[in-house]
Amino acid sequence: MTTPAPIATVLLARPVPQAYDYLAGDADLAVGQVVRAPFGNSQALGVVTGFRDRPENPDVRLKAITEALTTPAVPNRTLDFVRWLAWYNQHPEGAVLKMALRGAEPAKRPRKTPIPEPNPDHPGRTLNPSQHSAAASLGQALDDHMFSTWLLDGVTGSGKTETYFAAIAHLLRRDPTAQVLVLTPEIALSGDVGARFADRFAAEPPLWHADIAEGRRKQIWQAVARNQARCVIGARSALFLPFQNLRLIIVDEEHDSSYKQEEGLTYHARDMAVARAHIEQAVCVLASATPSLESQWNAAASKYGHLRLGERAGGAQKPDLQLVDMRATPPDNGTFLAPPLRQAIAETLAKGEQSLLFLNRRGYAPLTLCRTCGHRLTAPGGENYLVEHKHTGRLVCHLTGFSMRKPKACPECGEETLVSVGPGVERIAEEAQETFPDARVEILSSDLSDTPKVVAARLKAMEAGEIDILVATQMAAKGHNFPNLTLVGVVDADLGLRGADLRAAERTFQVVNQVAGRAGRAEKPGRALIQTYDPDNTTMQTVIRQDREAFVRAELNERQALGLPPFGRLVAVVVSGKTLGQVEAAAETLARTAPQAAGFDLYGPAEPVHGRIRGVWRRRLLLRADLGKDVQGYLKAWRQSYRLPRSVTVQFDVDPQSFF
DNA sequence: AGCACGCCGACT
DNA sequence: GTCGGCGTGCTC
Repeated sequence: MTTPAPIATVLLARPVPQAYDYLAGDADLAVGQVVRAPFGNSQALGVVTGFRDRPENPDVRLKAITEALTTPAVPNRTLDFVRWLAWYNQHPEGAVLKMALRGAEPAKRPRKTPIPEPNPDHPGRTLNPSQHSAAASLGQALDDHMFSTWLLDGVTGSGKTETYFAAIAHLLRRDPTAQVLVLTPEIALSGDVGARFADRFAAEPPLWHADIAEGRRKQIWQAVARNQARCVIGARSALFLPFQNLRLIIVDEEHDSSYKQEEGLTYHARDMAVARAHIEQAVCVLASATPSLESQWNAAASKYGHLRLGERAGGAQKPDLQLVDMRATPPDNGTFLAPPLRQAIAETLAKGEQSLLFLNRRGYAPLTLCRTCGHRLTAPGGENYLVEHKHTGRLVCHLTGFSMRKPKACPECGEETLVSVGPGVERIAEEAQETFPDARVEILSSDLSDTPKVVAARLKAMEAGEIDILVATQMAAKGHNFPNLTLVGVVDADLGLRGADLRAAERTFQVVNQVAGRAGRAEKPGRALIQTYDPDNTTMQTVIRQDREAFVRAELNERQALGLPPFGRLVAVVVSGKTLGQVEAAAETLARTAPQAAGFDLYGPAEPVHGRIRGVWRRRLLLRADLGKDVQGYLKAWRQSYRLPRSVTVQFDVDPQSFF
């Protein structure tokens, strides 16, 4: 292969808006070739995107490409995906390319052990009829070699993983070059799926996530690009890998909010997975026990195929769900567990069975205030409350990581009258231990002090029945199996319903539903008690009835009336900077310069919930668009119509998940 | 993103 | 008189 023209256009892995021309020199170049090139006074990694005979700009003296890396070229479709994602989410192409080139540099020393080949004929579990029929539909879709998206919808324990493993096995048998990507929400879970994969296919799959070792990262990247890795299991960043022949993408737990990258390079990995499948003409499977409203809507509208798996395996019964009316039966002063829940825990203990108390709040107390002067303890350079962690004796800012020793006296008035307000998991554990002194009480939360090892050990102890009462945050909602767990108490079901979050109802429904699904997964019937101050709330009622259809119907109706997703599109615009005046002025400029166009509405500027973090001020605007409008075109026009000082930054978050 | 250039405040 | 703040522009 020889270079077809003297000048190569190179897209650099830098957040610059355009590609640059370079002299190709003697290097053997092709489109997609990874190169190193001088840029300013440093060297940058990039990819050749094209060739030309004359430079685009005749006034600049071109530099020569430093070297072509001995790494496989980035496939065309991977580059198409990079460009598409950049356009859709309004990011510079180079910033997205940077993601795709993480691991592209050749390894210093090559690995001795290659990535093992999965064996599709290694015996798997026998599928039941509904699993079999779902797997057959996916097999047919894979054979068709066309883009399609499927919602694989089945309660916990219904065998979603086995079903998509069967589809993977089918593909691996059929096409000796086909590649598969399994996306999972987080490292902990990818480990779990990884172990099951290794079991099923008798080969340890490569795991890809944000903090794998450099050498391993390079090995996986090279292997994927050379089609020597047939299946990769990874977190959202695995979407950018240079697959040669990607035929199938599985998005496990597709409803999980961690698929949305909220900071910096924002994108929704679930939606980008569908887009990548489209570009690759591949099959995309979205798997969940509690699918997102968007996916349910797409399935109902026949944009996605809908595969439903039957009831839970093993014939375990659904838990008995009850609301605890906190107004009718309030807890004692200074406590948070109402009498009905206390009684249920006592009964469960008496039977030698396990209880899980769910509260999605880390630490001991979310707020510390002074009873004398009313001062609330906040992080420096911000106004968010410090969360008390009793076991370390510190006050912690969960947004910035700032922490300090809890003072004895109020820093404002000097009186020793600081009180802890509201519960976190530590406080609930304390109350449970005081109420049931003989019970073995443990906490499960994603605390900074809890290493993954500690968490894994605690999960194991729970599974082995060595814990009587587990107090847990959202972590417990993930797919763990506790055979002796028969009672779930949701300490504050209203937590997700407060505030201005439009997705609060959906999240509350899902979390309560999932946590309640933990109870009684074995042969023993389970029950769930849900504490609420608002028992008549529509969401609470649908949760109690476990009536997902009714919930979805009610929620979709509401969204349709407001033109919200999936009946409209949203873009959150966040302005941030070090001085409040500049940030407010910039937000006003943005609002003033937003193009007037039919089918677009702009709200704000508004002060977000966390208006100042680490000394940086923030303001928000929200753009709403009717379906079918050219949102990216609108944003492009908007961005060209204002000029802002570089002391403020503007971030566009297309399809935001949270609205504050 | 880096980095260089350029125009206004407190120092030897 | 200079050292240095960061606000702005450029990088093929």
